[in-house]
Amino acid sequence: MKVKDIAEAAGVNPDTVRFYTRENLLKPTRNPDNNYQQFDAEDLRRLRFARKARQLGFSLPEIRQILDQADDHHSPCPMVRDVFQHRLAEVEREIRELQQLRKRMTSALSAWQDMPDGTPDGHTICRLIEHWEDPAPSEEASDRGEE
Amino acid sequence: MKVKDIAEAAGVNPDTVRFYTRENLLKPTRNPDNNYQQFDAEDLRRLRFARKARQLGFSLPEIRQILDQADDHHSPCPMVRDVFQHRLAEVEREIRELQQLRKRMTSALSAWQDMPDGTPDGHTICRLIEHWEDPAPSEEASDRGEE
DNA sequence: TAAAACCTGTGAGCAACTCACAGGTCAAAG
DNA sequence: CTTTGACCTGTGAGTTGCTCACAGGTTTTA
Repeated sequence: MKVKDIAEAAGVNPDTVRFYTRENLLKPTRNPDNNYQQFDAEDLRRLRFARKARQLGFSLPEIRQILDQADDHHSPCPMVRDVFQHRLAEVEREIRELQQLRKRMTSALSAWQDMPDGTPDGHTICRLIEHWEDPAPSEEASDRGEE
Repeated sequence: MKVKDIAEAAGVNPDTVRFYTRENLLKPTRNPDNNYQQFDAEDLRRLRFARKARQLGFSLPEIRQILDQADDHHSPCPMVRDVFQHRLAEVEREIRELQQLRKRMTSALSAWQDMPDGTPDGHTICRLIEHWEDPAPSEEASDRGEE
């Protein structure tokens, strides 16, 4: 299989295949005649695996680590379980934050229903946004030193 | 006010102030003696406005557009309302996607409870992730040409 | 008066691709 | 048999919104 073939088989952009190869997630052999990269079924498995892992929120370094461990015949699964748990917690945090944001947005929208547009007068840039109230910073975030 | 002063007043990193200045969101005057940037209350308003708008999901180009329109004494509010509506819809889409992701993650987790780790054997990289089922691609996304 | 803390502009780094470019290779059509 | 078009190669840059690093100038503090 050449780049385009494996890319189509996995449903990704050929440039993504090249990128993953550069990043050592895929290790194709070379055709000595023309220096083309040759991918086999194992590479396709790795590529599909990488894409699934990406969907789950694993980073490329994490995926490379899993793949490398698998190459060394170490089971990466305990690590996967661990990262996965963290990832799930983070997804839930993201959901909570977005829900808060949505709440603030909808209440701002309804408040804006009654406000005139108003031309900027040197004091007010846009009342719609200046009317916005800062959310109270969340404790989890500041606990972990985030901004 | 110098960079550090306005940064502290707005609760941002001084480098963010410099960055926004480079991006023409802030237009401080210069002290001719030492070439230092001088920010006034109006700049602080703009900076705070920009930060609020960022929290609402506006991009820097959008914010610059609003600010420039305000400079020209055009009311940016109708545009703000418009972008805001789009932004709200997008936030809601993100929430739906994350909720689907969480659902898939939790069901995968419970399925994994019963699975042994298993050492990679050349056919299986990590059963935990290979067991993962691809979600059906959402129609909205493919409708709009997203990936 | 010297060190510490600030200022300046510029350039690079982050994540995960995506695209562009210039040149080499190959399959089918004329 | 040659041309054309589609593919391949590696590399470098662009995306977003900062953040950090660097080298050198200025101001404040001890």
